[in-house]
Amino acid sequence: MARLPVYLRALTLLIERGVATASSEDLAVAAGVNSAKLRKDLSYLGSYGTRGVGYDVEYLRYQIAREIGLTQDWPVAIVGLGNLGQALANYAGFGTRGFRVAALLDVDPDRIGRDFGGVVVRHLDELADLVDEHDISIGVVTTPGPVAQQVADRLVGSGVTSILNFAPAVITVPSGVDVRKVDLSIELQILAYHEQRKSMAGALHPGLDIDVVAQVVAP
Amino acid sequence: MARLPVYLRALTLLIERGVATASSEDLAVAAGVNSAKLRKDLSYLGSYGTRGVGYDVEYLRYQIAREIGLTQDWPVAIVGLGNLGQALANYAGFGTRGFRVAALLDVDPDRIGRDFGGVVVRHLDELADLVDEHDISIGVVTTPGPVAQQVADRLVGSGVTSILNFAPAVITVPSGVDVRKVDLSIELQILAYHEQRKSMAGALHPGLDIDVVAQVVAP
DNA sequence: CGGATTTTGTTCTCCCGTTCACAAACTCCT
DNA sequence: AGGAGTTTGTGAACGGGAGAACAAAATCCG
Repeated sequence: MARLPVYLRALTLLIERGVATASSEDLAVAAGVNSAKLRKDLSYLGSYGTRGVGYDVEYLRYQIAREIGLTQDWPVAIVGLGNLGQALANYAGFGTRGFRVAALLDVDPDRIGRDFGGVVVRHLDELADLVDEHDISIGVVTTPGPVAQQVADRLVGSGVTSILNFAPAVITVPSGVDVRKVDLSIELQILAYHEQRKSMAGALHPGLDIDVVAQVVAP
Repeated sequence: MARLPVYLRALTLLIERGVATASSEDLAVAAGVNSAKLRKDLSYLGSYGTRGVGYDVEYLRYQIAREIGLTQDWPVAIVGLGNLGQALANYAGFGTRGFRVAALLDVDPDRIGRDFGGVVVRHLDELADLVDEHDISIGVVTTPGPVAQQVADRLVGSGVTSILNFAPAVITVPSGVDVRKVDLSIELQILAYHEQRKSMAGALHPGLDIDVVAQVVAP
């Protein structure tokens, strides 16, 4: 389930606050979901709650981390050391969440050899060796859109079986390989779409703006 | 619909390739979706296709851009000039997609006054003035998790009605305000979950690894 | 010790999105 | 001009996830 990481974060937050036990309702609020949905999700992992009491926060957190596979550290390769790639390479929160930047790749001679957070940028041609050496199965693509597909092909060819794609392009991979896409422009465009709707709502009923808005904002 | 931006990108790609007309099947492949779904989505905007021919790529692209609201430029404020905030501030692809970095905010004295892509970082206290001055309705949060909520509160208080949240935290806002969340760790954890499953599939059937994998990879 | 209370785990229903499938509409070729 | 071939737009069936609701289980308190 795609919501397990959200629950994991909520649990970590509660642990930091010193909470020892929490009901599904508490967790649901912290994770921003419905409590019934949360209970159903957790029931897939097993019966880790106690009726009348709630969930042992620490224990549940371990079980979810175990389910996700975060009891081990996942080595990650980042391809494309542009603005975003550099930001990710320097991102400290990486290591605290079960991941480790094991390799940085680029083709620009100006970038090769530079050091980000203790890892040196290597040429993309060395990808296969590095994947093999560090047992990397997850690749992050932060290249320009036009080369994203061929980078993905090389990642897959080197043995990577999961790709996180930040490039503005649709990439296709063989079955058995997972791809997730994060696209800043698309997210912003979705927001813009809603923004436009908001401003149109007022324009459609001139003179009624205030009443309409008031109903929408505080129903 | 959240898929319109994807179609928009696919159409832009086809235009760059010099394609003048495309069938729903062509578009669906370029966008990575099912053709029936794409046709149904487009039918909500109106009848912009011609039976037996397909869609006029240029015309359709304009109609979708218009629907999303990209005929205007959206000024955006970025709060938090850490690694990620700096990367976004320098991101050139911003402007080409209907958005403009209108304000950069932080509270760190070392960052205030610095210039990213022609925009100077200002103190967060000036937020309301800048939002007002530039007519900003979209805010991007790239702060550490613990302060994300209060930054969001200040954004909303200043008149921002759409927030793109990169901070690893759940933020709550009044109804009428839209929030979208992008979380690197969660995406990676979802990939890790699938990775773990992949490696377990082999372990469950020792001796059959090769056959099983072969079936999964090339069915 | 037993009833009241809390909270989980699960069943059931509903609703929305996806996909199939086909008629209508348009082009092309003879 | 007319039939063959394409492709859109949409009605209908399907599937799955979301939430309400409730029984089972545990604690608390008199």
